[in-house]
Amino acid sequence: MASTIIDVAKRAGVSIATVSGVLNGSRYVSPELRERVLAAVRELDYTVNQVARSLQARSTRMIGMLVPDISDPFHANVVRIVETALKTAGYTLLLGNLRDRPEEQARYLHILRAQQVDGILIYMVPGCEEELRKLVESWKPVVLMGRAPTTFQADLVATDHVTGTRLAIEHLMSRGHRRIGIIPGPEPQPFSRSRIHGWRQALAGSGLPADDHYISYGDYTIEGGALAASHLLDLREPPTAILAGNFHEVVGVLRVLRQRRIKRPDQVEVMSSHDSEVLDAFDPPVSSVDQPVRELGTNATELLLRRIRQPGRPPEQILLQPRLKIRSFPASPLNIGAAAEA
Amino acid sequence: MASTIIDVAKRAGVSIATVSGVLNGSRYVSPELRERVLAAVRELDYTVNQVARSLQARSTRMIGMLVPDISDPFHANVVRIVETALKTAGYTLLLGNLRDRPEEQARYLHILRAQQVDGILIYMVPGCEEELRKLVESWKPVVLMGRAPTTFQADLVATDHVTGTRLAIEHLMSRGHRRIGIIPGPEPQPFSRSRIHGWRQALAGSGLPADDHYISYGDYTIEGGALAASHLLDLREPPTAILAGNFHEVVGVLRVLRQRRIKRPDQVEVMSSHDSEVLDAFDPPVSSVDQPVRELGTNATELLLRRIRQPGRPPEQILLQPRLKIRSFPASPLNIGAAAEA
DNA sequence: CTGTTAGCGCATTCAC
DNA sequence: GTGAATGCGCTAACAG
Repeated sequence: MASTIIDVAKRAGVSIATVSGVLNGSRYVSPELRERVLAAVRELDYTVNQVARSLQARSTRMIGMLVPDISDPFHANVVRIVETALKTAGYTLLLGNLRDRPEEQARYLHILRAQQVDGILIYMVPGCEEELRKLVESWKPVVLMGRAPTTFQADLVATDHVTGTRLAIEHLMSRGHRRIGIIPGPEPQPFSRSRIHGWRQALAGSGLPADDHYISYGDYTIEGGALAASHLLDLREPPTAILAGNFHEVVGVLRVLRQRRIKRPDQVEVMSSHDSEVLDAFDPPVSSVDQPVRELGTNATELLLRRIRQPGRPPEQILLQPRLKIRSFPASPLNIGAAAEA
Repeated sequence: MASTIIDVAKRAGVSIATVSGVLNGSRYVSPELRERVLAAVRELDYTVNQVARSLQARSTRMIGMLVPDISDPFHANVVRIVETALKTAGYTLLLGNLRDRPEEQARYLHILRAQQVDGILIYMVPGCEEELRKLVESWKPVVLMGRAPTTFQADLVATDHVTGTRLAIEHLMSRGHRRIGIIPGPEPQPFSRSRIHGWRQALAGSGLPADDHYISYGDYTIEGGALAASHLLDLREPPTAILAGNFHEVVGVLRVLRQRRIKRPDQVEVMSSHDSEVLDAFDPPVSSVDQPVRELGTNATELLLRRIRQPGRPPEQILLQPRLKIRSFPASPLNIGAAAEA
């Protein structure tokens, strides 16, 4: 059994109030007593019981964070940033992996509530806003990341996916592509709509038709990306370029291209909606929409801490702008084929 | 303020003992009262306060997990597996990212102890075993992953890195390489020694000299991998093959090769100590030592749950065998150069 | 300056 | 079958 504050008090021959005072610096204690307390702490290898402290303080100093998929490097990086920012503020992170499942999201929100976390950062999975709305409306500090809810208002930090996608498609067009496929995300999701919207905008800007056949939904997994790519490639007039929804989907798309012995990037060029340093090392070159991961993480954390301090303030939405990361092609211009098609 | 069990009791016109009984199924309650309680719970949107429950139960149903780097896909995957396995057993995961820093490890172990987690899974960072040893010796359920401690005994699930490395080097030799560089991990670490040992074993088996110049330490980051590779390539007789310590280091090595316009894999072949599905999609082909991630995660979880149930049982060590994942080269045998060197 | 006491929300003895 | 009372370990208000 771990020793308690009472054990320390007994051993030091003082009251528990004195021990507590020393430990928290919340009360003046004479140097002599203070030393005796610290000695007892050391001898007993005492550590404060945060559970008891949390109960009495009505605050756990813990923040819950929910992400769709921790093995997606994009999410992993956001978590890493947030975790560091939170540490500075004296909070501990309780992480939940939603595995892209709405049920998991409901389950975790329930757990976080029961655990009495002081705040929640969530990269929403579409399909189950109800639980979350209840939480927000009951004054629980919640900051949404990436995806906006449709049924209520809340603090939000997101990337402008319309612009990001538009820029990507425009870039592909500037490289001569005219048939451009897109894997926006799962079907019924407003988030996917933004990307489709950006895709349409770009095409319209060049007077190209926006053929819905070139939209193939994915689920952010390698398999999903592969499947979506297969659909696109099976079209009568397959696209010469594909914009994948995240890094996993890029892997899936490239795998299919390899299996079909389609030359990359000559015959089909691939772009990614998430950047990764991996793309700097391997072939083929894959340009990307570079999400401002660091800003996402730090802004979300700051927003949350601010809301914890002032629960009444009006909700704030921060929209961050992504930038293209263009990866140039090998010295020998293999891309003549695509360019000639323009 | 969230409602408490007292609010529910008042509203249902019963005692708190009855409410508790209904909520936990720990006591017979007449159907009529039971229904009244459940109705009150619903109306108040009541959720049990886990903090209070944990205090009284002396158990939080939380497991702490510490990993060196959450953005390393290998660790991210282990976390994902563990998190799923733990959920089945009714535990929640408290995650800590050590960022490869011993100080962070000490800090987190302290936090986990204070938070009264029921158990700890840790992928140790070298350099600070003291804190951990104290925990293990004070009967706290701890399972170590990946890396074995030197100063004490504990439950452990690890991969056989000696064998893994030996197999990798042997594979490279079978492909004709005679000068094989290795990036084992940070310098003073026993973990790195295993890999160096495997490297030596393989070379000795073929009667090749083991020149220490071909050992270049890394720190598991992209930058570290790039730096280590630069050192190797600056040698008078640079290696024709390099085994990197994890996926990040592979990225760093390949980046350097690209910068130096060294042909991959013709002039220098790269292997990885961690597999990744990414390697199936990109060029150049990179064979790897495939760590049994799933087994690592599930075994560690089972070991921990068993220790929680029987704190007194003798420590158990599970050593898992990695397997090679060979990636074949493009149809046109570009690798003649390397093979000819044999 | 320091000790005593109440209560955070809950589960769990006891009595009835 | 159900209710009242105790204590988990801690902090903070109140005495002295």
